[in-house]
Amino acid sequence: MKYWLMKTEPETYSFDDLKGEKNQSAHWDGVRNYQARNLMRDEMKLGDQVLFYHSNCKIPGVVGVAEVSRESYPDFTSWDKDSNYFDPKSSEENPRWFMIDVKWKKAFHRIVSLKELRDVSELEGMKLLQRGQRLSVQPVTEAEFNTVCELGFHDEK
DNA sequence: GCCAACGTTGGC
DNA sequence: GCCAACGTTGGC
Repeated sequence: MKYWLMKTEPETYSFDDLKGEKNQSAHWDGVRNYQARNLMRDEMKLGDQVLFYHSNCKIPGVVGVAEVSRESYPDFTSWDKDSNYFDPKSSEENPRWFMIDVKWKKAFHRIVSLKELRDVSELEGMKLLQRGQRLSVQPVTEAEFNTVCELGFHDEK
């Protein structure tokens, strides 16, 4: 099993939004970055665990755990002319973009903020914390995943 | 809202 | 294939 971190802007789509979906599961459309696409298309497998990260908000940080509930398939918003994510170079015959489904699993007891993550020495190597790191889908190690979860399920800071 | 750090695009 | 210009991300 592999471990991932996925970013989203809560004003656009939040962890609670995911929880409110039918089956608490949703397709992760709109990723238009080749590195992130390749990870989703080639690496993310059913049951992989996902740290759910809220970005571009008051307190950026990890808010809970989700898991991969469907493996890679074409992102159909890429050939929908009315979609914000429309890409004229993508078609049904030759899709350029791919997505997966994620399923809500468990909310942390408290948000584990970016600020707090930076203070944990075990997490120094975490991709999220590297300078200039902007990938919206990124791998995390099992140790990093477990460390973040321990923080999130621990009521006190 | 600012802006640093990226990724992408397109002329050459 | 280089690289300047432009667009985007995302913390602050």
